[in-house]
Amino acid sequence: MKRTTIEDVAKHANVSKSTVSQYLNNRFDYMSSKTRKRIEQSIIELNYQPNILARGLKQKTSSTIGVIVANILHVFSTQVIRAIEDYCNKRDFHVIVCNAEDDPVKEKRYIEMLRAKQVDGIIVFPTGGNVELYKEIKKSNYPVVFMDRLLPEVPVHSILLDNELAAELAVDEFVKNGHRQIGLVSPPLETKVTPRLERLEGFKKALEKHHMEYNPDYIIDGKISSIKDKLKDFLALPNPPTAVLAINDRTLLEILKYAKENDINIPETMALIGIDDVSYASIYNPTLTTIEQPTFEMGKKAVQVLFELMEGKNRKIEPEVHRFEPKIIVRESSEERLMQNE
Amino acid sequence: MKRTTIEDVAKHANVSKSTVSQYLNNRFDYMSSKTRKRIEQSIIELNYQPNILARGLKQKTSSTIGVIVANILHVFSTQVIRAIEDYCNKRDFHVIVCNAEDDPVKEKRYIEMLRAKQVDGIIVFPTGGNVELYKEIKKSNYPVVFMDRLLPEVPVHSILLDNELAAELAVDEFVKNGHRQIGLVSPPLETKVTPRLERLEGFKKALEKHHMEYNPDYIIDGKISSIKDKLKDFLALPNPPTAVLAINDRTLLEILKYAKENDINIPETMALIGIDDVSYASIYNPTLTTIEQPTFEMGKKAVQVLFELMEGKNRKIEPEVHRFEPKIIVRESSEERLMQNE
DNA sequence: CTGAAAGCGCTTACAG
DNA sequence: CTGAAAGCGCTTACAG
Repeated sequence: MKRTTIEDVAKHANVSKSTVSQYLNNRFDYMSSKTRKRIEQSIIELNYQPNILARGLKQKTSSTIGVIVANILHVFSTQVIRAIEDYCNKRDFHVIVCNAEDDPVKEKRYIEMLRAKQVDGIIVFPTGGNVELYKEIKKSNYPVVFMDRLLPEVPVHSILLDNELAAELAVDEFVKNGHRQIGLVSPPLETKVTPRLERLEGFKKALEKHHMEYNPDYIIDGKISSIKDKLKDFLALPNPPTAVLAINDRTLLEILKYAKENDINIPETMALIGIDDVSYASIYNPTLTTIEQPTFEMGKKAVQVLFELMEGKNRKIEPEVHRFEPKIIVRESSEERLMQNE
Repeated sequence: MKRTTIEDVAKHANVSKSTVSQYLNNRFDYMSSKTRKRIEQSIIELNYQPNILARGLKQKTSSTIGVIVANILHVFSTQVIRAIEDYCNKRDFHVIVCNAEDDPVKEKRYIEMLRAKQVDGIIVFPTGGNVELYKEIKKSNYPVVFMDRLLPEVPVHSILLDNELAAELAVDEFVKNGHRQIGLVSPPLETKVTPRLERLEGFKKALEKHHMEYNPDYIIDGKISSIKDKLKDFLALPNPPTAVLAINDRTLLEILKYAKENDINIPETMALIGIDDVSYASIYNPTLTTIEQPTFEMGKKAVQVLFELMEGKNRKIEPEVHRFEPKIIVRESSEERLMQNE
């Protein structure tokens, strides 16, 4: 099945390839309406569709961008992808989605594949393992936007949550409700992933603001599979935390599993707030207080900035970190202590 | 920033473009190890990366496939995408992800864009609105695989859950636990989407198997936003259902919202099973009995079949419907009736 | 107003 | 064992 090409159309319409090309690119300035009609007709009759690859080869563009997410199974990634997709669709761009699984080797491969495929720009959740590569890319002026994470060594336009504020909102709410011993549960902190570090930092600052001491015993971090064990130790402390901040949806789920298995009362024994909105927040018993990220806005901003870079608009501008405000949705899991005594 | 091309490498290594191309395509049969080393060296020094678009133009392949999902926010879609991604990555293929939002117009645009971009094959969750288009595609022998949904008018290799079995498993479990009035909650049934129709069909057959009558009053279907209202009518029936099957994760969530807002006891007042595994199934109070789909296997099968089509292996074979078995995970929400009397 | 020619960066018979 | 030439399907000055 040979596909019909511009040449077929040209023959059919009795004009040259050039003229058909002019037509395709809407350069009607010097085209008689007769030829124009003939070409139009031929295209319909032959069901012609231009080969975008060939056009791209000549024009050095692929009308495609790449998105490399850390983990496509995270709801956050999905929502960001959707926002990017929407935006690109309106501009007749395509998006190639890559799932690096937080593996720098995969990340590198993807970047090379994407560039070999001449994508016009890349939005990436950087793993942190390819600093040199990103430095090169930046030097070559290739359009890149970072999502969710920073690489301190490589200043690039980045889209981030105001992570410190996210933690602060949670601590404020806990303090308001009478808590003085507040814990935090996180995936491994030594991986140096921006959101975790910044949320921890915001947590510390918020404690300070409320004149409370930071107690390392109240911090859990480790692989998801180890969290339940660590929670046990945590609650066996002589003076266990009465409130806990789950740094993301995955840790929140582990905490809830532990609570379920061990009949921990929420919020009586342990109040709870989770960063990331989860689908079940408003149906859980108790309903869950969460800190929401404006995921769609963040995704949209990322493509907007990328398109500006691709159009050469903001190349000169010093790369910025675009921060987005989280919002607390107060529900039952963070309710006031000792409610029953009121 | 001009990218380095095969010509640059050729000059640098003092050979012709042809020879470099031979090298790139691993045709070493007639190449002296000297030239081979020289080329190798030049490629490294110049940091050369072949332009895959140009290669594709010549070879008439793009090493890319397209995936058009009905809604990227569904967990099912995400997991399928991930499986496809994994598989493609191993074969140095890329995947362009498109989100049709169940809109036939968008779907059509995406298909045309993808073909214009010369993708080698497409996996699609068809909306049902582009029968003519798919007929044409099929006639042209272009590799396509349907996911999750069938188009009766267009036989194409399709990957589906055994939807009737999914409903049957749920009904069996309810019946085993003493229920005789079983309801079903679904998004709009008039949209003729395969999973809904087949699940309803399986539901009816299972009732029959157990010598129970099918009662249309026990069926809710409608827009997600209307489900809570309809549940109210439903439970106000003189003889309301004592057990309800949620046909997917979205309807399950609505049922749980309604139950929460109206203090409906699960499973005492209303037992519950949901098709689709949800993240919170094992932490909800009560834990939720669900019917799981083997999403990763299904995604993997879809790419495998697509690759076979692209390699021309199974073009002749009559298109098959590949069915996958769901699995019931029994938890608390479907527990036996009148437990408290035991 | 329209066409011939060159070129985008590759690959592939074919000649030598 | 290696190179010159043609061609993939477009676009774009440029000539007429």
